[in-house]
Amino acid sequence: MLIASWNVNSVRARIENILTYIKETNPDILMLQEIKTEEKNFPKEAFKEIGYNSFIFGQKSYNGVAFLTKVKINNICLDFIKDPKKQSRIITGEINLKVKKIKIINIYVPNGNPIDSEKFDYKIKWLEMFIKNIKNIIKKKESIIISGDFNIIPEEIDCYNAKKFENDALFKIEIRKKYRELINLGLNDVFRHFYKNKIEYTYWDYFAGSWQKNNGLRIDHFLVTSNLIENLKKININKKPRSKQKPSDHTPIELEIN
DNA sequence: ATGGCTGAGCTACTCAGA
Repeated sequence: MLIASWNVNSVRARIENILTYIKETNPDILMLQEIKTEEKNFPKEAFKEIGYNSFIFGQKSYNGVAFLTKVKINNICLDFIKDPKKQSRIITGEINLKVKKIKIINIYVPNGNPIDSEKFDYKIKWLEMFIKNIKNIIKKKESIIISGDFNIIPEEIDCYNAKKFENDALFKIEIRKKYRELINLGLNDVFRHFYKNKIEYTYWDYFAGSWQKNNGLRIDHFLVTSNLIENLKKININKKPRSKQKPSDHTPIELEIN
């Protein structure tokens, strides 16, 4: 099974790029972040035509997450955490992989900049609520796949210039500690599981040739519980969509799991 | 060292992104 995750920076502005990507890659499930639209304006029909059902947690202008899927997803849930700001940042469901039932969680973590603002406090709070709920379901020995735009640079090697990001909400030590907390609950960063020291990025900003200079960040991740390690086949950061015309600033990350 | 770009909503400009 191929599961992909992509922050598309508007599903409507990106529709052609997304359709091309799906046709080329043929994922079973594509998790989208930053769809920037309400469900009523989500291009469901375009995805239906190429064989995908949509499950959407939308919001006008900002945020918004969705699953596009060829396989059955059960128990879709839009309130995994109780967001004090009521922003659309998380959608969950359940899939069956052979004999295993797996909870799939698609997240768009708040950006949190600037760090001396209420936005940073919201990011911390959001992560705390998220971790608390993950902790509870891990206790029950469930199998979990979490993916999406974490807005967290885990380590120095995940950033083209760590010094520059010291006081940025993506790399601030308090935020990286939250990521460590998740890992310490028994979750595994799949990219690092396969590639211990590899430098690869999932995001390049739109400014001043960042893409051409490879000034990137690794902020989109797949985390899985340890009971799924034996099922992992492959992880790939697919840079092709970032190289196209009118790209998202993020590129998809793809997990193959059997 | 800073500002560079993009999208939504709306139609002038702000907010948000990271």
